Amino acid sequence: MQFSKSTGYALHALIHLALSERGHNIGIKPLATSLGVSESYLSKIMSKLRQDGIVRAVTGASGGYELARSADQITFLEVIHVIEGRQQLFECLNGNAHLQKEFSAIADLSGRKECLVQKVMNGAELQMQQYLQANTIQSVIDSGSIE
Amino acid sequence: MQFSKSTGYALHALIHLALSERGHNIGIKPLATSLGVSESYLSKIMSKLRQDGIVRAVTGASGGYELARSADQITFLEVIHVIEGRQQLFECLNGNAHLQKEFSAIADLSGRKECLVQKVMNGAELQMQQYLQANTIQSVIDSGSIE
DNA sequence: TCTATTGTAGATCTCTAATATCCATTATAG
DNA sequence: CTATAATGGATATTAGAGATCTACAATAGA
Ligand code: SF4
Ligand code: SF4
Repeated sequence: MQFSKSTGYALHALIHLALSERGHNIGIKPLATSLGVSESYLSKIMSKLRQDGIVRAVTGASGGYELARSADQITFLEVIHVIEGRQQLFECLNGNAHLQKEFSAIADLSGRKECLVQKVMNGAELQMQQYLQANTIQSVIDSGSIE
Repeated sequence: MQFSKSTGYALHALIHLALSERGHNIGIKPLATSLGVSESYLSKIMSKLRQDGIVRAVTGASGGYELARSADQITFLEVIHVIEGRQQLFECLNGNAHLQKEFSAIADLSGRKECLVQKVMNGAELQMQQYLQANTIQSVIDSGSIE
């Protein structure tokens, strides 16, 4: 289990945009060159970020990308969600439909909708998400502001 | 990004073993049937758990698996590490060898070995790991003891 | 208006890791 | 001995990530 390379590229591209002057578009070419990735591939990633309202894109001559909001309004969690999707890290094996009596005590206890295995795994994910939500693109620019 | 199905099977198999009487081996057949997975596949997973000292295996007639330690000594984190491997969730894009001046402020500041992007991503992973370390197979059996 | 520039979207290809199965071998209880 | 059961290696299958190409749409500036 690892974060995809796309997530890494997205985060780095956003930092790049955040470090440039405001109101100044950066094209896919310098961005791709700087990150060491192809323009075609990075443009897919940037499109996703645009569709989710994280960056603005301007087509045509002297176009390019810029942040759609200030860097401190873009959390790591949101970027990761856009690129990786929003499914849970842990997927229940049988959709909570337990037939085995051994597991019924764990899964169905007092009609809970989340079994104890899921409670642990989802709890762990939540811990990570809270941290990722507390840190923004601005956090890595102001070296002091990492939570 | 998701936990592999193997990790789910491993956790569920361990809970199964923990719920059975002590000193009583459980074979791969009932285990696989109960989890709804093939014997061949599950046996690979069990072998990994054995190599890491989480379960004991007995070959031959009336053999099978049992926990190698008490259930409260088997953390979620350890099981996940055995099955998923121990690489970090976030992999640095260029092995910290930065040429682009825009990133040098973030990556190389005061000769740190971990850049600020990595600091956030690894920090997030650590949050999750601490939670997974605090919860054991016993936690899901004693419904009250989830951290 | 014309043209060069630049992002968009769809199709498609490759590559890797996860998933899954099969079989020959080893070990052990009875 | 023999039936049983785990092991390790080889191998097949699949899904998703990674990557590229091309036709198209939009825009700035000549
Ligand atoms: S024990 Fe929980 S996570 Fe596992 S299959 Fe049942 S409901 Fe799903
Ligand atoms: S900014 Fe940090 S994570 Fe990104 S490539 Fe540089 S050293 Fe690696």
